[in-house]
Amino acid sequence: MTVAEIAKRAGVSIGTVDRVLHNRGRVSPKTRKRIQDIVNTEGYHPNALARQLKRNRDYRIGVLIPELKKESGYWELIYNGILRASEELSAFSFKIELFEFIRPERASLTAAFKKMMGSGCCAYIIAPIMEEETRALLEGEKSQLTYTFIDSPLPGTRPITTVAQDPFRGGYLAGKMLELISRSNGPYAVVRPYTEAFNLNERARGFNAWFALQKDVVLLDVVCPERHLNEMPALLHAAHQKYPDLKGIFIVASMGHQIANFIYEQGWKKDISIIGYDLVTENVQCLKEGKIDCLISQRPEEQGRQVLYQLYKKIVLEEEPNPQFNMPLDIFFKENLI
Amino acid sequence: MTVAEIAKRAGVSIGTVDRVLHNRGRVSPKTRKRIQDIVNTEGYHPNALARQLKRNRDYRIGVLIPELKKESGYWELIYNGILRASEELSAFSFKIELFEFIRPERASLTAAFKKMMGSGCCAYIIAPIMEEETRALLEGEKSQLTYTFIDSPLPGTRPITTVAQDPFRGGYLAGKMLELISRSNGPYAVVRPYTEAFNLNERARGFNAWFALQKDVVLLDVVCPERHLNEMPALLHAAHQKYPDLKGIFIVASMGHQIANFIYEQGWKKDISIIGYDLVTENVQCLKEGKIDCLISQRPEEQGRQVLYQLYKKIVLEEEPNPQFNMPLDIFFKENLI
DNA sequence: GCGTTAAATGTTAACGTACACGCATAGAGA
DNA sequence: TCTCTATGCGTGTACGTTAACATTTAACGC
Repeated sequence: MTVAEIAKRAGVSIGTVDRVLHNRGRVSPKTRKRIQDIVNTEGYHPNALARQLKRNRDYRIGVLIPELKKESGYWELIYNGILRASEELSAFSFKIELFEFIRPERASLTAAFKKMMGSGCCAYIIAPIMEEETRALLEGEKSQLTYTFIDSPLPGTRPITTVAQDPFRGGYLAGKMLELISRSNGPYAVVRPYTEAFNLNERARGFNAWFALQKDVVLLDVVCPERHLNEMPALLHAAHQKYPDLKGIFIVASMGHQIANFIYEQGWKKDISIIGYDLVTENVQCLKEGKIDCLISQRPEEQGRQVLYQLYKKIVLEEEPNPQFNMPLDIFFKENLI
Repeated sequence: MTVAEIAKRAGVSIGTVDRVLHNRGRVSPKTRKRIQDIVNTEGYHPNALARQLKRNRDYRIGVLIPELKKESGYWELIYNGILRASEELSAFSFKIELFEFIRPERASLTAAFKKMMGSGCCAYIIAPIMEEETRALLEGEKSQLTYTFIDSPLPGTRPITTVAQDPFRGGYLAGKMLELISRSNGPYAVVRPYTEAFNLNERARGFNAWFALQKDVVLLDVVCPERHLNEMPALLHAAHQKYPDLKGIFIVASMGHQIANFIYEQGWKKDISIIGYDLVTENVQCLKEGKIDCLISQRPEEQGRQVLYQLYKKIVLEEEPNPQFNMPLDIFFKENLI
């Protein structure tokens, strides 16, 4: 069904059909109904090609995520996925504009957000990892925004779609895997670099939940606030002193390679199994070298691809996007590295 | 750069530019060179939207795979991925035409292939699981075919792209996982339903390779030709009689659930770890119920998506597609089921 | 009955590409 | 000098949508 075909059937010109479809201009009630009926029974899906060709416009998409180079390059993986998707959809000319902020600095997030709002993009992809601040910023905008979330959800907001992984299940799975790999029942340590991050806390919670099902497993919580990561060696030393028979470590964030290298340098690796998160390059390297035993991944590139495709669906096709995507929990050993 | 822009710069009409770009009609050598030079320095990428709009044609893609309902629905997962991708690219109207054949019947494959050749599709997606026959059929075609392989490669042919998983590594990984899960060192059994399938034999080979690295692991090969799957219970009984302390079973194909249910019904499950292949619904069910401990998957939907996207790249964008895609080996436990 | 006005509807030119058609011009042959 | 043909090139239309612009129609007051 094309506009011309509808026009022919209704006995009017395409101009009138256009007015009905786009609800602009004046059309007599009976003509409107006649056209509406045809559309309702026959169905009309505008030709995305012709529309895009005529509109002749770029779709500028703002991406608000932490610095690409930080967190071992995790955000770069996500960003690459978005770029890749924009190439796949190159015909529709999506232009990706990056707005980085320094985690966990409020002022930085606010500045990047404001800058992004001033950019006049038609839609936004946001990593709402600083929950309160992001919520406040979104609520502060009076205009109706088109935005999506990536990496984490943010309850109480109205995104077009959310693409993320269940962090609790991730931690739970890590518990199971660590138990399998270490062939023991503890003691284990959970290493948490960011204390405020929802995802990371949930992973730790899931990990504990797994071992809560087992009997008498000793778990040690090693927390280091984000500004003082240099204290980590001391904390690990303390942990090792307290539990010389430590059997495993779960690092909830992508910086597992730092811990793994430290453990290896101390000569503790042969007794300690290590499980980390995300296939960032340094983690992959450690996995290859046997310094890390297992990694859990959340398909960051696929997250990026999916979120942009949903925006395409909403903006170009004007279809309702799927409100939520749960990314699978991928398990990687040396043997199944890509 | 548009055709019109090139024309303006060259001081000719778009018709002449068109003749140069498409190498049709007659153009004077110096005019041709003038236009060529502009194209070479400025670069010209035809607008995919306008081209498609003008061409106004469907791209009919023939898909040659085994029956969707057989092999526990594995091929349906692949097919769904292809369909999904064709929806994502709906603007370019790919029409998928399915040609099923009965594995491993030669006559059936030949008939389906011939029928597909007669369909006049512009490109083909082929699962070359019956190697010799598929190769012979492809070589028998005199016309230049545009085809891709999915699920397996086929050496000595010229596909646009091949999307598959390394089956040897899959089996190797299965070995590692079975050892981890069973917390023992055998005896283990490998169950192989199809004796002729390359992928399945490779998986078994990889599995053996893993245990070749360990000491004194007893491996039992349980092979059942495809026409006599009903003999499987007897074979399993024999295996269990020979090795009453059997610790694990690796089923190289998607029918693991059949073995798993049998083992469960015999009351042997508590001593035997089971690892299978592919997230077909019955396997997923068994995994949930604990009748299967672990599944390896090859992202069939993603394979379908990827192969169609490469065809889009080739046919619509006229870019060179990536000749090969290795799908990751995904590991699934009950805890990370989607 | 005629002019005026607003409401209702029609027309047309893009967007960039593809391709059929046809018009100039030059050189050859009568 | 006058056709005739081959060569080189320009023009026009279509694909389906959008949106500005133009035209028709009906209603009303004088």
